[in-house]
Amino acid sequence: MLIRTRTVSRPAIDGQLAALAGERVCCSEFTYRRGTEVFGEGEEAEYVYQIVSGAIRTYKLLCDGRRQINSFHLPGDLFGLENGAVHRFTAEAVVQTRVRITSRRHLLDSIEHEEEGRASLLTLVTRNLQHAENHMLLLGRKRSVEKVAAFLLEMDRRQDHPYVMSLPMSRRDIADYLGLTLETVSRALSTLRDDHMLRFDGQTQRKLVLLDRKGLAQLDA
Amino acid sequence: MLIRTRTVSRPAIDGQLAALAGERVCCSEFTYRRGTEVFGEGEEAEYVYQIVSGAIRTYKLLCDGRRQINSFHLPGDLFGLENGAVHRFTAEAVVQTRVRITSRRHLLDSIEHEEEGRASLLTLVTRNLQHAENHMLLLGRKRSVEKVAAFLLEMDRRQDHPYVMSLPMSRRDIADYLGLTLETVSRALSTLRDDHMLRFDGQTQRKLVLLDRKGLAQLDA
DNA sequence: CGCATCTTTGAGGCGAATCAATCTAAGTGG
DNA sequence: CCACTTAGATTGATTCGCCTCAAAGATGCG
Repeated sequence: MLIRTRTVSRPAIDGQLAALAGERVCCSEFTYRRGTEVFGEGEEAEYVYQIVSGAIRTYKLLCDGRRQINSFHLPGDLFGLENGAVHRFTAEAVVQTRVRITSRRHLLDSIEHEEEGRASLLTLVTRNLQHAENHMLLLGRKRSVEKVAAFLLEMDRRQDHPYVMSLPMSRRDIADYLGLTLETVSRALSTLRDDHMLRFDGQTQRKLVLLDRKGLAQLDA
Repeated sequence: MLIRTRTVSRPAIDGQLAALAGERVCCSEFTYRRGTEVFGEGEEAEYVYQIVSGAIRTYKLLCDGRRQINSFHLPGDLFGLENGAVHRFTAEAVVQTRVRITSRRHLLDSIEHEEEGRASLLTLVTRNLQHAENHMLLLGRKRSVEKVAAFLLEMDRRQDHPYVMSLPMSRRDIADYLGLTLETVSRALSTLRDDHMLRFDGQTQRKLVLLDRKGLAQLDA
C-alpha cells in the first residue's frame, strides 16, 4: 500500500528526529498527494514521520462523521510516534507533502541507547500534551473570533512570523480544528479583515498578512 | 503556606507513585479543605501529588474568568508532575482531599536510576495526552447530552462501575469540564433521567445510578 | 432551625449552525 | 486561449442549541 523511495545513503537529519535519534537512524522519503491517508486510527504504529515540506492533519472522527482535528504538522515537525503500538488518530496530507520515514522500532532502539534521546522523546510527548491542554481551553471556552485569532497567531508563530502567511489548509480544516463550521471561520476572517487586523494577499484566500498582531492577541483573550 | 504532616516512617506506596519510583520515595501526607488551591498555574513544580481520598480539579482560566477544567483526579491518581519546572495549570481540591506528597526532584532522581521508572513516567504523560485527545473531540464536536453521557461513563469507569455512583464535583465543575454551563448540565441530567438512563439516589443530587450504560454509550456517539 | 450554597426549571435572547445562493480560483479539454 | 467544470470561499437568511437571566426548590452546614 505504502510506496516508498528508499534512500540508501544516510540523509542529513535535522530538527526533532535528529534530537531524538542522533545520526543513527536511516530514513526513507516519500511524497503523499493531498488528501492521502498516511495512517489510520487503530492501525499499527510501525513508522515515524517527519515533514520535509507540505502539511499533515491528524484527527479523530465520531461515528456520524463529525471530525476533530488535533493538530496540524508543518515542515520539521515529527508525527506518528506513539508510546503504544497503535495510532490513536488518522493522519492525512493537507496538501502534497514530502515526509521522511523511519521505522518506529529502529528509532526506539536508537533512543534506548541515548540518554538524551529518551529525554527528547519525553519532551516531545510533553510538548504535544501542552498543546492539547491549550487547545482544550480554546475548544471549551473561546468564542469563534477568539478561536480564529488564536489559530492565526499559532500559525504565524510556527511559520516564524513571515510577512505573508500562507495557509495550506482549507476553511473546513480550520473549522474542524477549532470546533466551528467553515462558514463561521469565513465570517470571522472577514470580520478581522474589516477590522484591519489582517488583509488577504492577492487573489488567493489562503495567503494573508497579519496587520495587527497585538490586536489579534487581545482578541484571543 | 503549605502545612504538611511529615511522615518519618516510609509509608506503603501504591498505585502509580509506586510504579514510578519503587519503594524509594519518602512521602508526606496532607489534607486540603474543599476549594483550596494545591498549586497555581505558573508556579514552580516543586512537589508531586497522589490522591489518597477526595478529588482534585486542574484547570486553566481566560483573563475574564472563563474556566476550562482539564481533568479530575480521583483516589490513586498522580498529578502535578511536570516535565518542565513550572505548573501549566492550577490544581484545587474539589472536596476535602487527602494527598501524598513527595518532592519532584526526589521522585525524578529515583526515576533516573530505574529503567522501568522512566518508562512509567513516559506512560503517565502519554496517558494524559491520550485523555486530552479524546477530550478535544468531546469539546469540539459533541452536543451537550453526548458530553454529559460521556462524562458519566468516564466517571463510572474510573470508579470501577459501582452501583451507586458518587460525584464529588458540582454541576459547575462538570460544566467547566465539558465546555457547557451548569444549567445545561442540569438539564441534560434531567433529560437522561426522564429517558430512564439514570436515576438519582436518595435526596442528594450527586449520587446517581446508571440504569442503561449501553444507552449512554450510544448517546456518546 | 436558619442561612448559604447548590440544583432545578422556566422564559427569552444570542451566537453559531444550517440551508442556500453567489462568487472566485483552479483545473480540463476542445 | 477560452468555454466549461469543479472545488473552495464568501455572504445572506433562517433555525436551533445553548447561554443568560431569573426564580423557586433542595441540601447541607453551623
